[in-house]
Amino acid sequence: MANVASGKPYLTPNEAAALLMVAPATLRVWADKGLLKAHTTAGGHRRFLREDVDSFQRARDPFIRHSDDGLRVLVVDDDASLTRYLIALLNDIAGIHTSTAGDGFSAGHLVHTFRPDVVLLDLMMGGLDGFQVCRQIKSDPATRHIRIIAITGYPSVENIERILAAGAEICLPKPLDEEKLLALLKPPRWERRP
Amino acid sequence: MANVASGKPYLTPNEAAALLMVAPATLRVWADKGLLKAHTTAGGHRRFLREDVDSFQRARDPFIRHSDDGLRVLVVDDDASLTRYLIALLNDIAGIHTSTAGDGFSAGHLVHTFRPDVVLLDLMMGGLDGFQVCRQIKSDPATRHIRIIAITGYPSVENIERILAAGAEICLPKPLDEEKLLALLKPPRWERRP
DNA sequence: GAACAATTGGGTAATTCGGGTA
DNA sequence: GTTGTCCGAATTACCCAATTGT
Repeated sequence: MANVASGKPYLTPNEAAALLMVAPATLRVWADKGLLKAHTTAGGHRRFLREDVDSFQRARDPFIRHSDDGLRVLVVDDDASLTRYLIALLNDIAGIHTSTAGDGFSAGHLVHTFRPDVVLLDLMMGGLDGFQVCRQIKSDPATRHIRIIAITGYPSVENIERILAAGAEICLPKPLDEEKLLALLKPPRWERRP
Repeated sequence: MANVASGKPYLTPNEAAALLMVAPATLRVWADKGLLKAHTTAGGHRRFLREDVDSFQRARDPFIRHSDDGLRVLVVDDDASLTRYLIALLNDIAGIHTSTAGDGFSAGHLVHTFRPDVVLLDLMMGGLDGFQVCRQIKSDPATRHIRIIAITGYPSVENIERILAAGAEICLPKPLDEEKLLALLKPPRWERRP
C-alpha cells in the first residue's frame, strides 16, 4: 500500500484481465509463459504495471492506439478563461490531445466518448461535486484507470484529503504551477519500450 | 445514488454473435472485412466492445430494437421524492429496467453505461441545463436514438418549444399524468419515426 | 492484531475460438 | 452473404487453500 502518489501504481489480476479483455485465468497463463511481465507479492500473488499491460496490448492489438498516438487530457472546469489557457498550454505539447467539459453532463459524457488518459478536474464548479465525480470515475471498472488531477482554489487540508481519498492522484492549488502540471502529465507511463 | 449496471466490459465472439443474431462464423467474416471493429487477444481471439457492436447494428438498421430483455428507462431528476415515486411506478411494470441520476455527471455517465432506451429528463434541475443535455444526447451518433421525455414544472410555451426543438419527444408538465407517461413508455418503441 | 469478505494461485477438465474449406 | 463442420490451439470454468485488504 505504501506508494508515492495516492493512486495505486499497480494493477491486480482482475483489473489487468479486464483491461486486456480476458479472464483472469488467461492472464495467469500469459504471465507463466513470460508473455506478460508480472511482479509477485511476498505471498505469490501477481501484480502488473500499467505500462507493461499497455505495451503488451499495444504490441498485439492493432485496434489499440489509446496511448499510442498521444496522451488524452480532459479538462473539466466551468471557468472558460482558465480552460482556454489550459488548452492552449497543453496543445503546444506534441502528442497531447485535449477536450473540455464545462458542465457535469458533458464531463460524464466525455469520460466515455473522449476516453481520456487524464482528467484535470476542478473540485468546486457550479452544480458539480468534484469529489463525487472522482469517486464515480474510480468506481467504474471501465474508467477506473483514468488518472485524476484535481484542481482547487480552496486547497484546505480537508479538501485535499477528501479528494485523494476519492482516488485523485494529486490536488493542485490555483493558480496553477505550469511546470508541475506538465511534469505530472509527461513522465509516468509515457516512455515507450521496444 | 447512481447505480451502475455493468458486467464484463467486453464481448466474446459468441456473445457478440448472439446480440447481432447471426452465427459466430458470420461475425468472423464481418470482422475480417473490417465492417465490425474487433480487438484481438494475445492468442488471436477476437473481442468486441458493446458500443462497437451497437453502432454496427444501428448502422445496418437504424430502426432495430436493442435490448431484448426489457425497456430501459433512465430518470434524471434531483428531486429525490419524485425519483423514488417514478422508480416505484416503473418497476411495477414487467420488463422495465430503471436507473436514476441526481446530477449531471451521473446522467452523462449513465447514458453510456446504463444504455437507456428512454430518458425521463427534468428540464430545470440544479446545475443542469436540460435543454443542453437533450441537445447533446441527440447530437451524438452513439446516443441519438435514445427517446427523451422531458418533464417540467414550468410548461410555458417557450420552454416546450425549446425542448422539442432540442430533440425531445414530448414535454410533460408536473404533476405527472401517470397514465400518459405509461402510455408513452409501453407500446410504441419500435415504431418507425421518420 | 484479529476477524472477515473478496481475490488469487494452481491444476485439470471443459468450452470456445480461428482458419480453411464446403 | 451466411452458415456448418473439422481440428489444433487458446481461453475459460471449477475446485479449494492461501493471500490480501479493510
